[in-house]
Amino acid sequence: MKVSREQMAENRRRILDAASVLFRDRGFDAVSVAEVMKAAGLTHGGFYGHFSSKDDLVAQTLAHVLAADSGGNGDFSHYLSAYLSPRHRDNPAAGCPTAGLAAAIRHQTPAARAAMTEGLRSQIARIETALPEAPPEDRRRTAIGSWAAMVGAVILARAIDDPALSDEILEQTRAWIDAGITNGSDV
Amino acid sequence: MKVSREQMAENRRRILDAASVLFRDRGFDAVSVAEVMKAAGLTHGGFYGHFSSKDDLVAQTLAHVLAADSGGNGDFSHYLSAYLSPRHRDNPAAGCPTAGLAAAIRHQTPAARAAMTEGLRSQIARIETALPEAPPEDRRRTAIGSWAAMVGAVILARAIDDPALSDEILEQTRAWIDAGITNGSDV
DNA sequence: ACAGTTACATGACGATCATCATATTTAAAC
DNA sequence: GTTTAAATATGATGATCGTCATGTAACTGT
Repeated sequence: MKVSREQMAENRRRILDAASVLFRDRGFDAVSVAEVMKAAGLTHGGFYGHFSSKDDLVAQTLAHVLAADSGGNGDFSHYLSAYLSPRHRDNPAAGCPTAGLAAAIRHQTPAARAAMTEGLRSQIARIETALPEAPPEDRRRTAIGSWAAMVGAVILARAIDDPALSDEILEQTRAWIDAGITNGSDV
Repeated sequence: MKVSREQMAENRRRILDAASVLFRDRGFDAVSVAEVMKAAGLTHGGFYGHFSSKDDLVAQTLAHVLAADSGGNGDFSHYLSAYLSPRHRDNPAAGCPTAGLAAAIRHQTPAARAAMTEGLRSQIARIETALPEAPPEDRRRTAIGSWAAMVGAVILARAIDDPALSDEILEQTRAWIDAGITNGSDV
């Protein structure tokens, strides 16, 4: 059954949205093409009308979800607290795609790596503009260092089974980043 | 063909070593049991004499490799530079298991998470002792924040396809951490 | 309205892989 | 030295999954 052009475009969007949630929640490998299609309200048959392969879906999903990622628009301290919160740690499916997927991109196609590269570049730029006043060089260093720590802390907090230690990773990293920001920029 | 008790123990060690390299290099899912056995110089048949399942191998490999992880023994600045070097980024198979595997542990069994928890706890302790003199509270915060940034930076640097940006992630994160350390500890 | 095209559904295929069954060889125990 | 038990090899099994082949329905352009 053929569908209208707009219906098809919406189906495509639905597939990408479903994939972005499922991939963040369970990883690229653990999610099957059929499962993504089912979550999008379709069957697996139509998949190859939209994407040339599962790898293609992975790359396009990354581009899709990284473009939608907001990042540090507005107040950085607020973003930092939300990012390093138990709530974010406990909701990977709705959380930051970088924290959820960056480590897996090493094992994906060049197209996926390219999407990640672009996503990282714009995320750094967003954080730079959200940071307090400082010389541009210091701003960039702070943006990169803070972002690495944020991503690393969420990954570590999600990897362990001790809730107290996990909470501590988040909170201490938040305090550490905060100190590095309010702290001007000596050395 | 039965082998001697010591031979069997060495085989087991070989399996764990092979698995630790292969898993770091290509991830848990992309490496088959048969491949690990072959890399250890055996065939797939004997596997279940050593481990009850692939999940069991994953958990035991993690415990094995995280226990061997050295961390910040000695000079922290030196460790930091080596960790955030292009050489480390480009050699995941021989590199830090946390950077290579932490993000995948979310999708593994409770035993694997427990091994990671213990590994993280001791790594934080190692970094704390390697850090310059400071009040214990500040030391811990610095150890956790620095470790999160180190792990995050290597993961990000490995995920992108632009060598210049990748190098910059490593170097700026190194400088950022270094500043946070030499920098006493205000807020 | 009609013809042609196309998006999606159903179903199948081939490959991969974890796991298990059985055979073989040999270290250990007596 | 003989027996027993165990470690590994070979081979099989069943499930999962990416991908493709074919059918069908209905949107689109004339």
